[in-house]
Amino acid sequence: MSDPRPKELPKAYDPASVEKKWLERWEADGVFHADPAGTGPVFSMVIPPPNVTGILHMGHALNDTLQDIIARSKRMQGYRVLWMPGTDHAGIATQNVVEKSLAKEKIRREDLGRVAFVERVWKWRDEYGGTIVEQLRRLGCSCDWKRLRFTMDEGLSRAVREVFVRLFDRGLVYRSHYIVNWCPRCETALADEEVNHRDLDGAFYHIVYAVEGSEEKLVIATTRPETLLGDTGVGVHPEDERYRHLVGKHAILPILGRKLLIIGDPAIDPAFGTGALKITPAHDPVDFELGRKHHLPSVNIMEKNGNLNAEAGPYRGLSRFEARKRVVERLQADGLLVKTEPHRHAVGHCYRCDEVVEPRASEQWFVKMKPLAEPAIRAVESGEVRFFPNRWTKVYMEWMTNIRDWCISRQIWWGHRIPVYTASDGRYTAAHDEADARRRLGLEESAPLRQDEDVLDTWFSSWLWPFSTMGWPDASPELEAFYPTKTLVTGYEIIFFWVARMMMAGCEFMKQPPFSDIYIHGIVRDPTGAKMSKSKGNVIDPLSVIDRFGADGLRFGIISITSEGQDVYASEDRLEIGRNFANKIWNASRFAMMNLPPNLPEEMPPAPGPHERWILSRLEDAVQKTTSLLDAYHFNEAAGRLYDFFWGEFCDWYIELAKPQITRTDVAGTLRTVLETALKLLHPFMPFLTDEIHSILTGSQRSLDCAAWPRSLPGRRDEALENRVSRFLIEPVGAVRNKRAVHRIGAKETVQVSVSVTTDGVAEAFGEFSADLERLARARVACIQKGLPRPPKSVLALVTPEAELFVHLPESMDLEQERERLAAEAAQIQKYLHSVQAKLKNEKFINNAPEAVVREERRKAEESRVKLERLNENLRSLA
RNA sequence: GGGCAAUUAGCUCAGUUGGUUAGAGCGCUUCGUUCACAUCGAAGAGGUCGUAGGUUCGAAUCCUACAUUGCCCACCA
Repeated sequence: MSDPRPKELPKAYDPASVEKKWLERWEADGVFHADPAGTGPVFSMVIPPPNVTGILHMGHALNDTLQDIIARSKRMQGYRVLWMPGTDHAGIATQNVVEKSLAKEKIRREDLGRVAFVERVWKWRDEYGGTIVEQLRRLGCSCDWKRLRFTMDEGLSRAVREVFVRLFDRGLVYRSHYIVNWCPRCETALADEEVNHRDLDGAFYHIVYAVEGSEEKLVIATTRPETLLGDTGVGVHPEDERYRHLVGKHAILPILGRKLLIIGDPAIDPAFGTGALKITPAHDPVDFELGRKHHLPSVNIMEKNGNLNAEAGPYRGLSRFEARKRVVERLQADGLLVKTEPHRHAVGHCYRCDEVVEPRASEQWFVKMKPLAEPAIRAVESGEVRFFPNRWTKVYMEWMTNIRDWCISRQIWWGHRIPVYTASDGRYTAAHDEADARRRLGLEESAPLRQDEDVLDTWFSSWLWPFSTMGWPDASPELEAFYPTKTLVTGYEIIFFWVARMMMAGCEFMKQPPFSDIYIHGIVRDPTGAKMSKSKGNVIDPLSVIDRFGADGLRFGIISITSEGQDVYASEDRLEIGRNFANKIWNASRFAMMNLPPNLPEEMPPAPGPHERWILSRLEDAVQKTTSLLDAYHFNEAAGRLYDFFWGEFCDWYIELAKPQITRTDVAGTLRTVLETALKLLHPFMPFLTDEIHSILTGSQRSLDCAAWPRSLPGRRDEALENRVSRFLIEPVGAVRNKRAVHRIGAKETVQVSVSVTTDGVAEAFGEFSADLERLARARVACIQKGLPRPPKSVLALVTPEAELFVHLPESMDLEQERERLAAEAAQIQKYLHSVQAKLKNEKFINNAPEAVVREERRKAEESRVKLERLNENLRSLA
C-alpha cells in the first residue's frame, strides 16, 4: 500500500494532466500491442478508417468509444486483442480539400499537372493526416498504434492491384460505355450509392414536338428541358391509341430541328405525363436503355464541368442551369411551351460536395457484383455472420439481392490508379505493373504502354481493409492469427458502402467472412434531430468536450445517452452526466484513499459484517450484469448498471454506512475490494480515471488493461440479506427523512423514533440496523416494542405488515396536514387492494395464472389489508 | 411506390421472453455547505404509456388498422 498523501489530492477530478500521463504510459508499456505469436485466445477488430482529412466529430467519439470498450474488456478477459487502426485516403474528399487550399494560392490542379498535384496531396497528408489519429489517441482508443495503416500504403496498394487483376482475369471487372452519375463539381463519375436523392420542387414543362410530314403535334413533358438538345428519339407505348400510328415516323426536335425516330416500347407508361417520352440516351438512365434497345444514336451535350458543349449549338458554354432557362425562354417565344406545372421530384446530389448530379454516358470501369454477392448473402443467411440489432439483416439482404454493378472508376487524380495498361495496338490488360503487363500482352521489354488515366473508387481499397491491413496477399502471421476478425462496429450509413462490400471481398479473397458480429449504431445528431454539419454550425466538438469534461467524461456521457440502435441526440448539457460521474468516482476514491488504514492485508478479511456482505452481494450482481450486458453489446445498459451500483449503492449507502467503522479491518478491506472491483468494471468505459485511481490506491503503475476482469463469485450473493437491508434499513431511513422534510425539522435536530413490531424476530431485525438508522436519519430510536400504540405527538412514517415506525414530532406539528397525508395514502392502498381482491376473486385468474403469480397476489393483498388497517387505526388516533 | 424505426413525466430516454402500485438522468419545487464530493446531499411534485379496435384471467409489452415524425431503398420521364 503506497501512501496516498491525501492532502495533495484535489477536490475535483482534473482530467488534463492525468490523461496525458496515461497516454504516454500505455504507449511505453506496449499494452495495446498484439503479438501474433503469443498464446491464448484471440480477439480482433479493425477500426472503420476515418478519412485522412477528418477531424474528430461526435460520430467518431461514439464509434470508437464503443470499440474501445470492447477492446479493453476483452483484453481484461484474457484475450490477445488486436484493434487495427488506420486512415482512409478518401479520394474525392481529400482531393477536394487540397484543391480548395490550392485555390487560395490561385492554383488549379491542371496548372500543376498530375504528378505534381499528387505530390501536393501527399505533402498535405504528411502534414495534416495525423490529426485524426492524435485525436483518437486523446479519446483513449487502445488501438495497436504501431500497426497504423493507410489505404494508400504500398502494402495496401499492392492488395488493391492484386484484387483488380484477379477480378479482371475472372471477367468480373470490365470496361463499358454506360450512363453513370456524374458530379460536375468533382468532375468524376460516382457509384449509385454515392448519390443522395432529395425531393426538390421543380417544374414539369410540356413541350410541343412537330411530327414530320404531318400536321400532328406531340406534346412531351419533361423536368429537364435543356436535355432536349441531346434528344435522339421519341418514345410511346406501342398500344397507346393516341400515338401508335406514329411509331416509325419522325418527330422534329424544337430549336435544333433534328429528326427523331418515334419508337414504341412497353416500358413507357401511357398514364404518366402526356404518355410520350423524349429520349436522351446520353443523359438519362431510362433513355439510355431505350436508346440501346432501339439503336438510337447518343448525343452527349455536356462537358465534364456540366457546361454545355458544341452539340448544344447556340447554348454552348452555358451552365446547365442557365441553359435550362434559355431553352425555356426560347420555347416560349416559339410558342412551343404548352404549359409549365409545378412538380416535386427526386434530384440526385453528390455525397461529397452536394452538387446536383447529372446522368452522363461515358466510358467507365465496373465490377460485376452478382457472383460476389452470393457467398456474402449465404454467410448472413446461415447465421455465420450476425447483425446487432438484427433488423439490419433485412436491409443488408435487400440490397445484396438487388445488387447492381459497381462503377469503380473515378476521373480524379488522388487514389489508386487503375492498373490497366494498353499497348500501341490497342490491346489492354490488367497487371501488377508495366513489366507484368508486357508479359501478359506478349510485348517486348521496351514496348510502349499507356496506363489508364482514372483512379479507383476509395471504397475499392476500403473493402479489403480487414485483410489488406494484415499483410494480404502474403501469408502473414497476422492473417494467420487475427483473421477473421470478431466484431465490426459501425454506423448504418455505411452498410452498403463498406460493410456489404467487405463481406463480399472477405468471402471472395479469403474464403471466409471478415467478421462474425456486425454491431450497428446510430448517427449522432443535434438536439433538434438534424445531422451535425459544419455548415449548419450545430456541431459539438468532442475535443472541446474533452477539454471541459475529460475524455472519460465524454466517453461515459456519449455511451449513456446512446440507446441501442437509435440515433443519438447529443448536446453538451447531456454529456455532463459523464463529467459528474467521473467526479463522483474520484471523490469516492478520494474518501477511500484518505481513510483506508495503511498496511491493510491484501486478502479479503473473513466474516465481514452485514453492511459488508450487503455491498458484496450488490457488487456480485453488478459484476454479473455488466459482464453479460457487455457480451450482448448492450453498452448503455452496462454503463447504467455501473452508474447505479457505484453512485446509488456504493456511494449513497455503503460508504455512508462504513464511515464510523472505517478503522475496522473488515470494513476497510471491503471498501477497498469493492472499489477496486468497480474500477475494473469501469475501466473499459473510463480508462484514464480508473488507471489513475488504481495507481494511487495500489501503487501499481500498470494499466488495469493488464488486470483480470472481475470474476463472478455467486457465493457473495445473499438475497435474503438484501431484502432485510432494504426493509429494515433503507426504507426506514427514507421514511424518517421524509417526515423530517415534510415537517421541516432542521438538519441539526435529532428526532425520536419508535417502532411497533409484531414479533421478536422483527424487533431483532430492526435492532440490527437501528444504529445506522439513527445516524443516517439523524434519529434516536427510543423503543422497539411489540404492539406499541402510537406514541403521543408522533406520526406514522412507515407501515408494513410486521411493523409500524413512528416519528416523534414537536408540539408544533400540523395534525391536519398529517391526517390528509395519511388519508391520501390510505385511499391509494384501498384502491389498490380492491384491484387485487377483484383479481383474486376471478376464477379464470386463479385457474390460468402461474401459481407463483397467484401466491404473490395473495401476499400483496394481505400486506395491503394489514397496512390499510394500521393506517386507519392511526388516522383515528390522530383525530 | 416499397421497407425500417420512433411515439412512455416539461426534455432525452429505460422498461429483457405479457404478471412492479410504470422507472432513470436532466429540468422544476423545498431544504441543506464541520463531516469524500455543491460537478454534491436529502425530500418532493410531475405520466389516462400516440389513437381506435382485438387476443388474454391479465397488455406500456402481443395482433390489426389509423395518425404523426424521422430515415433508407426505388429509372415514373
